[in-house]
Amino acid sequence: MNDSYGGAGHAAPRKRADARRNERTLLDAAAAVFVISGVEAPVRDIAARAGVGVATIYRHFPTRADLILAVYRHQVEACAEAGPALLASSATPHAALGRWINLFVDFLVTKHGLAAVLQSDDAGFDTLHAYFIDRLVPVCAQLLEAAAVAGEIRSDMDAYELMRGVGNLCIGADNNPRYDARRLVELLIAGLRLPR
Amino acid sequence: MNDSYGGAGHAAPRKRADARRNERTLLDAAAAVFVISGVEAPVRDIAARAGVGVATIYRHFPTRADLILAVYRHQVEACAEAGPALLASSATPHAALGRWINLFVDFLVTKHGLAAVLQSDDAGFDTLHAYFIDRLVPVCAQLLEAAAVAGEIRSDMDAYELMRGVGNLCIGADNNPRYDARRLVELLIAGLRLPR
DNA sequence: TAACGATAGGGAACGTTGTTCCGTTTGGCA
DNA sequence: TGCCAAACGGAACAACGTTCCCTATCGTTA
Repeated sequence: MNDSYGGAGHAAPRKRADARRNERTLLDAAAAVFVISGVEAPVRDIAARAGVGVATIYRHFPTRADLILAVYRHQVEACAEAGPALLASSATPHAALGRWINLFVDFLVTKHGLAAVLQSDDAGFDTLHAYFIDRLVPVCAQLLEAAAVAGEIRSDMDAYELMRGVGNLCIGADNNPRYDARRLVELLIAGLRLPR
Repeated sequence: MNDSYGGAGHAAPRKRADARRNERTLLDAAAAVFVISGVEAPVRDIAARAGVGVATIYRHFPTRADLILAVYRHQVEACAEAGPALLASSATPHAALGRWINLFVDFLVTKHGLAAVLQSDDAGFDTLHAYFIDRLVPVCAQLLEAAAVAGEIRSDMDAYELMRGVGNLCIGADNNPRYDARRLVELLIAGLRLPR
């Protein structure tokens, strides 16, 4: 995408000062509104909070999904990078897998409604969906592979399928004392173990 | 609700002939549209298919969710009734639980988008949500209890939580060759087993 | 410093949803 | 046959994501 973060892209045209200011304002406003009302909050609310018109949002972020993506990109990135680190620092690959999945679950559960939007088959969320898949599935695959090679888990588990299942289990987990996604995800990971 | 099925309710006022005809027509049209476009199909599409105005739908079904419920009520009922039957006919309670969950998963997966709508926190779907919970959770609880008493599974699993988790895993499972909800649900149920 | 043109902004407007309103039609009964 | 409550159809409303178009502003250049 548009870097403007000092990246050595194709001579990034350098945006105007007010444009950059608004982009930052919008990201902050969106983050604040998402915390209060969830990621499904109306675009108008975010625009109002930022003190700009709705068109301004669309000039910076082609679609609602791109705004959501921009808000959470850093955290997704951090999660992706934590994978290899955990693999190196954990006692066993299976332990690393468990911890990494926990990281992912914690991330999803604390973002009201993000898990739901992530699995939505609405075409508007395709880019969001694709980013999560592209960034996290390979990491998960690496962890699964390591645990399988170590003989700790079955080797026929597809990383995409697992990520998708974990994401699904996180839907509706916020503010619901009767539903603990973490417990169910643990059960799922437990079901992966090979009988010793 | 409005019975009109010969129930001995509070002297059901007996609807007009065209009203009864339209109700049946609407149920058929809705079922057909749901198969083609999923349960999230616009109300207008259903009305058009039935050859009636949209208001006619709302006169028979207070909200979209009630229509969905009416279309699938028989199947949910059948699923609920299958619980005790399976418990009586299966070799072990755990086997009965597994088969019953499979029934539920098959039902959800074959109804495009029903699982998603079921977990939606949209207030409009509260009655639909409540019906599924009220009708199926007790059945699931009975199966869980029996399996726990038989020492086959851990005894700290809440039926609501399990149903919810299974429902979640079924989201987006239709038409996606990369995601097999049945496999993941099996993993989840496997994770429930007590080490022998 | 003043003026100009490309860049960016604001809010009304559009298309799509679920739901409601209201004037019209029609089934069942006297 | 004529009446009227019950039922109907479709326009109307509110909320959403997204787009359009006219105006305001930034940054440059004279």
